[in-house]
Amino acid sequence: MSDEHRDHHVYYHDLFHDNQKPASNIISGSSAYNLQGFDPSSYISFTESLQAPIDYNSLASAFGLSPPSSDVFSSIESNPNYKPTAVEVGDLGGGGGDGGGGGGGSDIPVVSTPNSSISSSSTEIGAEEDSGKSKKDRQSKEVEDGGESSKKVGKGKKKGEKKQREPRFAFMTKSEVDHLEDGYRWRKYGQKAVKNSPYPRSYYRCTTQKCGVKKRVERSYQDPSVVITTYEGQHNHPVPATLRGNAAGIFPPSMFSPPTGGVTPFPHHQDLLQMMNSQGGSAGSNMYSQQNQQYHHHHHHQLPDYGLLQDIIPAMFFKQEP
DNA sequence: CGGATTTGACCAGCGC
DNA sequence: GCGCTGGTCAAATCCG
Repeated sequence: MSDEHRDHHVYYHDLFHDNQKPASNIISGSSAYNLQGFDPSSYISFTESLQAPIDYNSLASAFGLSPPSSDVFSSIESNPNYKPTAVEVGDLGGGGGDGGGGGGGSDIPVVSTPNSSISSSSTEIGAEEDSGKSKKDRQSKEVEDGGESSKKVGKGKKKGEKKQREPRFAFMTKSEVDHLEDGYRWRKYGQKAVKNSPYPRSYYRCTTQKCGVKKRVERSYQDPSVVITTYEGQHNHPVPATLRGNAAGIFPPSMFSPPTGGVTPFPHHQDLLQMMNSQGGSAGSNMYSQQNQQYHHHHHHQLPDYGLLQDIIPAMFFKQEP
């Protein structure tokens, strides 16, 4: 196991350097352990992450989070673009009244903790994304062999066309349900076991045609109560009305504006970004090491909510500008 | 019966 | 160059 652990660390490290994408934030911290499958290098910057779906403001206030480092949240809350009314944690499910019992638990997302207090810590794991080197060509092969072997994953044929990865946005949430309701319709298209974790990672795709947004969900093996959700891409359509007002407001259409622009509509991004930088302005590498040590020494065992936040927030934005 | 989920196979990139 | 890993496909299955 130690082997693997090490591997992961190294892996990340390499990616950072390998990607040599000087700009942008890098994720790290305890979350890194959970995000091993994600390419830190492909996360979008915090700036962009603000376009993200979840309303931090609501989450933070609704959950009554006020950790020492709540500055972050405060700032976000002050963002006029976020309407407090938009999303209430309750809307996510907990308040909905499903109480969780529910049943199936598969379709209805309920964000609530067994302790009756909904504590959800959301944080962005920002970073940038590819470009440095187009690596993901993904499948561009053909499939037409006379039915030999079993199945082939070949599909469309594209020549030399590289499929560049779209910006990603990840966040962690304390929740019993893996798949949080966000207002959109998703179809699960895969599930893989996560190394070093007893919890699998699920892959979803937006069912709306033409919308190539993807999402993956996995539970932290460190804190089973924490769910890591990663969105990739941006919706180009409004949230389906099928979902009762429930989550409709979570993902305001404006948040997922067309990729055309490429510019973020939020004026406060800079401020936030700066704040982040100053807070977690420590060196990346150091931060990383620190995390490791901390990890090994403390062995982990449930981290308190606040502790988690504290740990992650500064750690995640330890970016370094050239 | 239709659509979503499950699940094993396949593929591309990266590490060693 | 081989092997591992993450990510995706798609046939089979499940469920409303």
